[in-house]
Amino acid sequence: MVQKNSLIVIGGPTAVGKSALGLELAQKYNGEIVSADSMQIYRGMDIGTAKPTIEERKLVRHHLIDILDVNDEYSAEQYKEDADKVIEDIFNRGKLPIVLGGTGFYIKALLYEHNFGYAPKNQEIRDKYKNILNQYGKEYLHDLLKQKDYESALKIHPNDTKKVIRALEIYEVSGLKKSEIAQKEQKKRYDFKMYVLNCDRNELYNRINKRVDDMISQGLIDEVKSLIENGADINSQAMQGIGYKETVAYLNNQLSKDELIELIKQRTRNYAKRQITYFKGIKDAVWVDIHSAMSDIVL
RNA sequence: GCCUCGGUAGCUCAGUUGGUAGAGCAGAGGACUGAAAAUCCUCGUGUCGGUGGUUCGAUUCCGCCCCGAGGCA
Repeated sequence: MVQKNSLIVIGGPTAVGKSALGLELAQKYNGEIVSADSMQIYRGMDIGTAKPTIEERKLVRHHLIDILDVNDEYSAEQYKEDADKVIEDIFNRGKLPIVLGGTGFYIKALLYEHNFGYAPKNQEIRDKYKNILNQYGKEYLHDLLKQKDYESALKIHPNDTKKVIRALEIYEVSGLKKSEIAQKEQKKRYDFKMYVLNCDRNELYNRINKRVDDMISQGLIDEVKSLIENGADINSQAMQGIGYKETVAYLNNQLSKDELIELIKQRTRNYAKRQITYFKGIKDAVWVDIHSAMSDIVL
């Protein structure tokens, strides 16, 4: 039996069957779901994110779904803060919080100390370095980081300009080096039990392929159309989600429908693999096969 | 039936003025500390369609055959 104030955390690649399992667990153990999904958090993005249905959400209370407008920005840090509040509330009502989702970074940010706080995002600084990047190139940008934070520069590949810029931003915003403020030991912020759901790779890919076919027949294309009609910015964070940016390309006649479907399947498979790699890095997690999860997870 | 162009990695193709070959994609592995469904790194031997010939040596040149696309009858 888990202690009071202890969390259950469920991770795993897309389409492996996390949601269904979460529903079962929540009903069995008097729990509520705290979503850890960077896309289900947006309103209006339902089909493409395989969001739990209204019926499912009536059955079990879900949190951190539909809390943002498509054009809103969000971050791991904000997720941590929002999830903290929700979890406290669930504890106060005597229920079990089940953190469930595929966004490993959010889960990690919630579970372990990170010191994000020293350097909030600063768009001006990002733009400045983006301009430098465009004018002088990746190597130059990376050299800048070498001068300011040599340790971080060694760790970040020059091609990964997004991370190079973030490290530069941290230095400029806080005057501190990313390599110095980063927690070396992963200190837990909660008492928790974490499980990563997985299954045979071929089976996972078959599930993904089928899910994408289902999304198309459920009206993904219309969903994207209506998001755009309602003012969604194509360049927003949310619209970079898999299935969304590709559908935008399709609506601009850059892809045939068959190509669209294949591309979404492809990208989703690639993504699932990245998720698996990420979860492997969370050392406290216990890996469980989806077919035996309900009996393997005993609280 | 004749002519032309193809047949090279799972896919799309490049290449070898004859010394057994390489890109993209796929796939696999990895990184990730306020964008994370994002961003980035590493990994390429395959009867070079088959078969005979020329040659020290053929995937590369020549003959024949098979398959595909197109053209002419």
